Amino acid sequence: MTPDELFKNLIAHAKEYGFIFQSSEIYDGLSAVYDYGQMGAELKNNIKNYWWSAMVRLNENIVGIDSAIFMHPRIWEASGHVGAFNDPLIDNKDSKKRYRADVLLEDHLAKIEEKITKEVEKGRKKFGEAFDEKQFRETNPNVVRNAQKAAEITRRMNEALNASDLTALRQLIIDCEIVCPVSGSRNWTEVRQFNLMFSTQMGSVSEDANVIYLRPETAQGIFVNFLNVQKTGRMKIPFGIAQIGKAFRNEIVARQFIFRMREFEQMEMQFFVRPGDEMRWYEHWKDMRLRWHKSLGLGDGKYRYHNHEKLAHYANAAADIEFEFPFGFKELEGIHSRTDFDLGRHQEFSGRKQQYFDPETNESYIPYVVETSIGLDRTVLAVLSAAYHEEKLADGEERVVMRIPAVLAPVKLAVLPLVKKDGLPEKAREIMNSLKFDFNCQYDEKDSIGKRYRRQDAIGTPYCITIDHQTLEDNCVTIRDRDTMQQNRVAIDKLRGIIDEQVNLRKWLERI
RNA sequence: GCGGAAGUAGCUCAGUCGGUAGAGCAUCAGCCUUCCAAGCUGAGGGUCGCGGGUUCGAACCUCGUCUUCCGCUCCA
Repeated sequence: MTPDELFKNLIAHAKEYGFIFQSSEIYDGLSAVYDYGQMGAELKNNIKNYWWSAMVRLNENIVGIDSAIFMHPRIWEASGHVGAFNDPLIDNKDSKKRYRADVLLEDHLAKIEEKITKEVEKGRKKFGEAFDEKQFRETNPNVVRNAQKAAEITRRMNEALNASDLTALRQLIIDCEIVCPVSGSRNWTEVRQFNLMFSTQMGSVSEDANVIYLRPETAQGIFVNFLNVQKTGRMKIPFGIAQIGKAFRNEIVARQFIFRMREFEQMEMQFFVRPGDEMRWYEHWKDMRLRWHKSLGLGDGKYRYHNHEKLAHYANAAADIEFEFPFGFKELEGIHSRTDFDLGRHQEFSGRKQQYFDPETNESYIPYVVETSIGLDRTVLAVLSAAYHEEKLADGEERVVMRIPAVLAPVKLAVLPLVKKDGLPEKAREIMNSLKFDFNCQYDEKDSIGKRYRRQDAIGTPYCITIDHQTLEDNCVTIRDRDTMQQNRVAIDKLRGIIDEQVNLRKWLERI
């Protein structure tokens, strides 16, 4: 079985047992959008709870908020998303390759710049000590011509970009005689704008409707509430604000099941620190976040760091925690040192001071931010792909078992009467009623006991208890473990304690 | 978005030459009563992804479209 086949089986399994369905399936589906079914929703909620508990409840200086998806459009100008998420794209019809139109032009400009540099170097060799670069650049005809050309291209490009004039942009590419690096042809399509942010209108369309974006990240909801939370919560630096919520990106290609979706959910924490302290906290959260992942027991070897060489415009350090999915190591969580970029920009764009008065140093400053940002859907996928096992048993039988960490398992306990007569179902219901307040339980009396065990294995239920005839006499039941398939006979009144010890948050969170 | 492949029951898949839509598993009801899926009897479930076209007749041929997978491409 190749990883590819295994992944396909996992996707089929996730659908068959109610974890994940494609969105709008009866209307042929919607590309890169998925729904969580009855099992998936439970799993996802348990992951949220596990993260929220680890971040908000266990850290006195971290609090959680829930900000709106709609935000003031200026926020996305301040954050840089309007500029950076808005790319003019052009395709070469022969090579079928797609490029960013502005990048093609910039590459072209770089080539011209290279020519100038070569010419200057030639001059330097020729004139030796007496070489006057400034004068050379002003007088050498080749250099002057190329410099003028570059300036003209730059001017036209900026003009077209600022006016969002896509026709002019294409004309410029044609005028520059830019060829596709792959096909070598100048057979270009029209330039199209591709905005990675979804937009809609707020207010009456007939009046001056405002264009509103669906947030492409949850972080900005935290930044714009920084002072609200700091003041009302009497927070002292260092402190963090956490949030779980939906974000939306109109990805060009979205693939690999729920790994890259157009509507997705993030769990983010922005940690505000004194300027200069950020690297220490960056290292701290890098370490803490990996420990959180490892505490789930999916396998320590499935995680690795990937430190970014090329940094985003807001960051002075960045790393990913990558997970070994069936399709390879891929980003699961990002830890970024975002400096004071975001708060600084909001101060600039809103005209409101975004500063903190530090009583220890008697100074006001814009705090620095260390961000931890984890993909919730990706975590669901990580759990599912690590949990999915097709096993061959000793007797030659096969079983599919989801070894979901017990703390995250959608159903904690299945209550199974050995036969559906002789008062066993009644006894089973009685036990279920006493446990359903503590655990998500499932009752099943259909088919043979072995078949019922397999059904529970398929959804990752860590424990099954079986009520037999002897139970009516001694008040003991069989408890069967999902992973080892071992069975023990225990008293009914001990059940709650035994199961709770394995599935409650404390046991798992204490490992972090 | 481009190229290639695919789409038939909840799942995995058959379906001949264009001639009334099939299997296994799953599901449900009943029987049986057994601690690791396979016993017996019966039932439900399909506008063959969707929409045109050709044809007396289309799951099958043809065009378009949607979705998925693989490869490009893109990726804060």
